Amino acid sequence: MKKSNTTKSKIVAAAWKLFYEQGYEDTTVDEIIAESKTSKGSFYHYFKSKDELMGSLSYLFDEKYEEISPEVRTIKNSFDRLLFMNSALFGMIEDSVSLDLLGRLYSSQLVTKGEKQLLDYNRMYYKLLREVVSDGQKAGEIRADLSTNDIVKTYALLERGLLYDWCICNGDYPLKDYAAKLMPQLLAFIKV
Amino acid sequence: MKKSNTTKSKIVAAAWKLFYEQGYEDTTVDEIIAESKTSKGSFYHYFKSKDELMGSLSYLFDEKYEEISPEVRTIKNSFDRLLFMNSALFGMIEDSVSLDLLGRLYSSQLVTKGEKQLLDYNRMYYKLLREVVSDGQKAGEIRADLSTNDIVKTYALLERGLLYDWCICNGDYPLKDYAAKLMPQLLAFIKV
DNA sequence: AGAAAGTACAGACTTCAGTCTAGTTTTCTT
DNA sequence: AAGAAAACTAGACTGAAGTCTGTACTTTCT
Repeated sequence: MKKSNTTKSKIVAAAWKLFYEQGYEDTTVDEIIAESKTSKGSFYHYFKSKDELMGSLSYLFDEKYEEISPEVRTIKNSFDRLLFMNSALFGMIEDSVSLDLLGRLYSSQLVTKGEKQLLDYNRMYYKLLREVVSDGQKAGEIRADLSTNDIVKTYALLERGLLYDWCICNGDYPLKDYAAKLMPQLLAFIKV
Repeated sequence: MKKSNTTKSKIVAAAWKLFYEQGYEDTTVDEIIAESKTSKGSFYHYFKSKDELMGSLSYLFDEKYEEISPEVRTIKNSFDRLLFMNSALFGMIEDSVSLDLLGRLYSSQLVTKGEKQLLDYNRMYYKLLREVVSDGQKAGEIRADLSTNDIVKTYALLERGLLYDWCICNGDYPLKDYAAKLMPQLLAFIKV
C-alpha cells in the first residue's frame, strides 16, 4: 500500500531530490515545502525535525537486503553468507550513497528525539540476519552457546562501527574491501 | 603552557559549566558568551561552530589514559593490558560523562567541518595504545604479521562502535560490562 | 619609526529550524 | 445525518546559530 501522492511522500520525494542536488546542509525546509508544494505545518506534522527525514535512508539498506536475499540463500556456509551480505551492502553504499548523507543519518540517530531506525528490529535488515544466524546455528556452523540475538547485535554493531569510521575518515579508503579483510577476523569467534 | 585566562579558555570553561548544568541543547551561544564575558566575534574566531566545542571532550579520555598508564604497565600480558585500558575508560565514561554530551561528541565528529579529535593520532589515547600493542608484538604475545597501526585502528574502531551503540541505546545497558564480555572475543584474532 | 599585515574582539544583522494558532477536511459515534 | 473528535494543512512568528563589518591591538618588514 505505497501511496505515492500523499503529502508525506511528496515531502520525502522533494527532500531527497534536493538533498542529492545540493547536499543536506544547503537544503532548507522552506525549499523542501516549496518543491513539494506543501507547508511548514504539514512538514512538522509528519516529521519531528529535518533530521528525522534522514531515517528513511536506512530503508535503502533493507531494499538491498530484500534484493539479495535469494542469492544469499544459495551460499553453502552460514558464515560466508554473513560476509556476502556485508559485501553486498557496503558495495552498494560505497557506490550509490553520498557520504554526506550517510554521515547525517548516523549523526541524526544520536541526537534525534524521534525513531531510531537503526535499531528497528523489524526491518528486513535484522530479519535476514536473524534467519541466517539461526540457520547457521541449527546447521552447526555457528556457535549455538550464544543467543541468536546476541550474535545479530554484535554483527550490527560491527557494521555500524565500520560505517561510522568510514564516515569520519571522509570515505578515503575502500569500504567494502576494508570490511572484507576485517569482518572475517572480528567475527571468527562465532564459528563453532 | 596551559593559560587559563585567555579568551578561548574562558569560553571553554563557561561552555562546559553550562553544558553540565543545562545540557548541550539548552545552552545557547549567547549564554556562553555572557557567562564568559566575551562576544560572538570571539566565539566564532576560536570555534567554527557550537559543535566544535564538543571535540574537547575527547581530551577527557586522554586524561584517563594518562592517569592509568603506570598501572597499565604493571600488567603482565599485553592482551590483558588492552582489556584493562578498555575497562578503565568505559568505567570512567559510564559514571562521569553525561550520555547527552557523549552522543553530541560522536554526532559532531560526523558533521563538523573542523578538526576530528577522535582521529588525532597524537593524542595520548593513541600513544598508549601503540606502545602496548608494539610491546606485545615484541614480546610475542600479539601477532606481528599485522602492523601495529592496523591493530590500533581496529581496537579504536571497536571502542567507537561500542560507544556509538551505547549512545543510540540511550545507555540502557552497562557499558563496561558489555564491553568486557565482547572485547576479548572480537579482539581474539590479534593473539599469536 | 611608520606602514602593512595579521590577529583578536565587539556586536548588529541575517537566515533558517522549529513553534503556534487557527482553519479545513476526514473519520468516528450515536 | 449531525455533531464531535481527530487528522491534516496553512503560514505568520520566534529564537538561536552563524555571518558580516568595523575597530583595536600586535607583530613584522623596510
